[in-house]
Formats: sequence, structure tokens, C-alpha cells
Amino acid sequence: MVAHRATGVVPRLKSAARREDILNHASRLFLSYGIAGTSTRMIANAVGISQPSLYAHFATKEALTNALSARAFASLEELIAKIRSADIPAATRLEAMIRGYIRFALDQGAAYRIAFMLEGPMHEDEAFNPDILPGMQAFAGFRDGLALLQQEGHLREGSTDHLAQSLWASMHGLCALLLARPDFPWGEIEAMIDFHVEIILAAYQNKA
Amino acid sequence: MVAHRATGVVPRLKSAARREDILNHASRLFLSYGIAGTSTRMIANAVGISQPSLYAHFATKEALTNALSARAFASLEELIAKIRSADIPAATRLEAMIRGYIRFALDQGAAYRIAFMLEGPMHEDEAFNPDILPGMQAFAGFRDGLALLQQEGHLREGSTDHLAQSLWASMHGLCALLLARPDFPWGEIEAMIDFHVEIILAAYQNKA
DNA sequence: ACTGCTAACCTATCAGTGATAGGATGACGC
DNA sequence: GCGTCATCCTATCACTGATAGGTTAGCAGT
Repeated sequence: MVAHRATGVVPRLKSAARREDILNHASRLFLSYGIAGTSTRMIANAVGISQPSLYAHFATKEALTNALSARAFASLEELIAKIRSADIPAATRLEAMIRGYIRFALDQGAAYRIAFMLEGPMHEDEAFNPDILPGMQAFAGFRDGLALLQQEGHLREGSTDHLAQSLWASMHGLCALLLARPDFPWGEIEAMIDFHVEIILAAYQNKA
Repeated sequence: MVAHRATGVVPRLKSAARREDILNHASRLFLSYGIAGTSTRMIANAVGISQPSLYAHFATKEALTNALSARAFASLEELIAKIRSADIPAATRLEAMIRGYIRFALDQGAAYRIAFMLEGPMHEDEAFNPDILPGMQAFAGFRDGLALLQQEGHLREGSTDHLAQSLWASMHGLCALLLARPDFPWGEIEAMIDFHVEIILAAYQNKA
């Protein structure tokens, strides 16, 4: 992790490019040291700029993490939208969405944590934080996909909102536990995921 | 929240009593300001002692939070053990355990976060942290309860470990999301919980 | 009642954190 | 060539968790 700064050859970059640069380095550091364990100085040093220079691109460290999360969730939203309108049997679309969600969460652990696992607001009456909208948008796309499946008769009946939230919780639980407690004796993780997905499918899919 | 210190009348306490005192105040502060948002100075000030005095009772802030979590989880373990051997129809024991778990998580939000939602170890090969053993013990009790139910034919067949972990994930998902994102438009939360519990029951309970 | 001794507690201070203020510099348009 | 402005810097802030080392209250033994 030798910083460019040591060599003094860090080129000046256009703002947008530097911003991406920062997000890339931050993402990598978060995976190794965690979000709280990665200081703004570590990020700046990895990029090869001074620590205050970060604040030309992000108002706060939280804004930086949120931007990182937003970038990642855009790809999840895309994935879900693609599955929703994919040319695959409707019956297997639910499984594709569920597996896509879980895969995304585990692959993009840092981004996923930022959106859904960090200590957020303490009280429900608190203002909804628009910075984590990306995660919410991805969820909305997921909900819409479920509504479609339900119309086609491939999802069990009931309030679509309740179903979406409940299914979300079931998926999130596995992702969150795997991310938060990798030291737990999970056994074979892939087998565990398969097992859970099967149970979820049986629980929410219409048996018809 | 006037500190005793201002009045200068804080009595010296036996170590064990002071320790409980600290945990009580910390627990309350965590609920209002979050764990990261509560500084050791805030805790000390609420108790009425100096900030370094905390370190006579807890080696680090993390040790303090872990102790708090341990104290809370002991009560969950007790609850689950009670349900496991309770004089209620075996068929309703599963629901009682699930609802007990969810209620505990939401009531003891701070303790629950500490055990299962904080940024933990980053890699699965990391040493298992014995400080969060309490949460793990509660889970073990939960698993044993499931094994019993399975023997009696009230839980679907399959690997008990897989079933326990999957069911745990399903419960945890709802608790974790409700705790992490209270600002999400959940609608009527109690109805949401009932809905999720019913789906879980149908998914894991033996229909026989 | 005096005296030690020890646990409880303090002040002062450390390095590291996120964030801000204000100055230096280098590339690009005219 | 020269301004101009985005880019980037050093210096510093208040605050954090944690440590070092001295002070004091209260109890045991005489």
C-alpha cells in the first residue's frame, strides 16, 4: 500500500476522475479494515492526496460512504430491472432475483453494510435520509418485480407491501449475519445459502 | 441528565455496584445517541465519575459494550430455556420462541446491535471473538429447542443446523432492518411482524 | 483514636479522528 | 505572457478512546 505521495508523482485529476479514484480506494480499504476502521487519512494516503482534499469531493466521511453505496446499488437496481424483464420463465424469476440480491450483498459487502447495516437514525420519527435512497430504490424495483410476479400468479396472495418487506427481511437476515459474523461456524456457506433460498422460495412462491 | 458530579455528591461505590451503574447509564445513552454516538465521556459524566475511571471496570469501550450485550443476552437465554421446557403445547412453542426472540431484539436494541449488527471481524478465518459468546449461547439454546421440536415432529425435516441458521436468519432479518432503518415506511409494524411470523411458521413448522 | 494500606478516584496528557481555514500552485483560456 | 480558478497543500481545531501517575476516602489492626 505504498502511497503515490511518497514519490510525489500524483497527477492532478479532473474532479470527476479524482472522485472515482477516491471511491475505488475507499472501497478496497473498507473491505480490509472495515468502515469505522478506515480513517480519512488512510483513504487520502492510498489515493495519494492530502486528507483535507477529500472534502473537495465529499462533504463528510458519511457522504463518501453513501456515495460508495449509491454507486454499488445502482448496479443492483440494474440487475433486478434486467431480471424483471428477462426472457426467462416467470417461475424462475423469483429465484433469480433472490439469488441476485444475496450475491450482490455478499460481493459488495461494504456498500451493503452502509445502506442497511450501519447505525442509522435512532427514532422512527426521524427524517428519512435521502442519501441512502439508492438502496431504497433498489428495494422499490424489487417490490415492483414481486408485484408483477404476483399478478402473473407466481407469488402467494396477500399485501404486496407485506410480502416484499417480509421477503426482504428473510434475504437480508442471511446476508447481514454472514457479513457481520463471518467467524460463526456456518459450515459450508454455499450449501447454507441454497438451503435458505429453497425455504424462502417455498414460503413465498405460489405452489400453483 | 444533570450529572452527579456537578453537585459533588457521588458516593464511592463497591466495584461491582459501580460496574452495574455504568452499564445502566450506558444502556440508556446508547438508546438515545447510538453506540458510536455515545462517548466514554458522556457515559462517565452521566454516572458522575471521571472518564478514565471507566477503565477500572472495562478494558476498552468495546469491552463495555460487550458486557452490556452479555447482560442482556443472558435474559434471552433464560427466556428461551423457559419456553423450551414450558408447559405449553409443543405446537405453539416454536411461535413462542420466535416471538420471544423478536421482542427481545426490538426491546434490547442496543444489546442486540452489539452482538449481531456491529462491524465485526472482516474475514472468516479470524479468531472467534469470545466476548460475544453470550449471543452465541442464546443461539445455541435456540438451536437445541429446535432440535427438540424436530424430534417431536413439529419441525420440518432436514439438517437441524441448517434449519436453525435459516430460521435465525429469517428472524434476524426483520429485527435488523427494523432497528437499522426505523425511518423506512414500514406501515403498521406490529402487523408486519405478525405477517412475517406467520410466513416463518408456515415455512419451518411441520404441517403434520 | 491513631496509623497504614488499598481500592476508588482524580487531573493531565497522549496519539489519532473528522473537519475547517487559509494559502500555494499549476493548467488552461485569452 | 498573464490572469484565473480549480486543485491541492500545511496548519490547526475540537473531540475521541486510552494511559500515566498522583490523591483521597474508608476500613483493618493495634
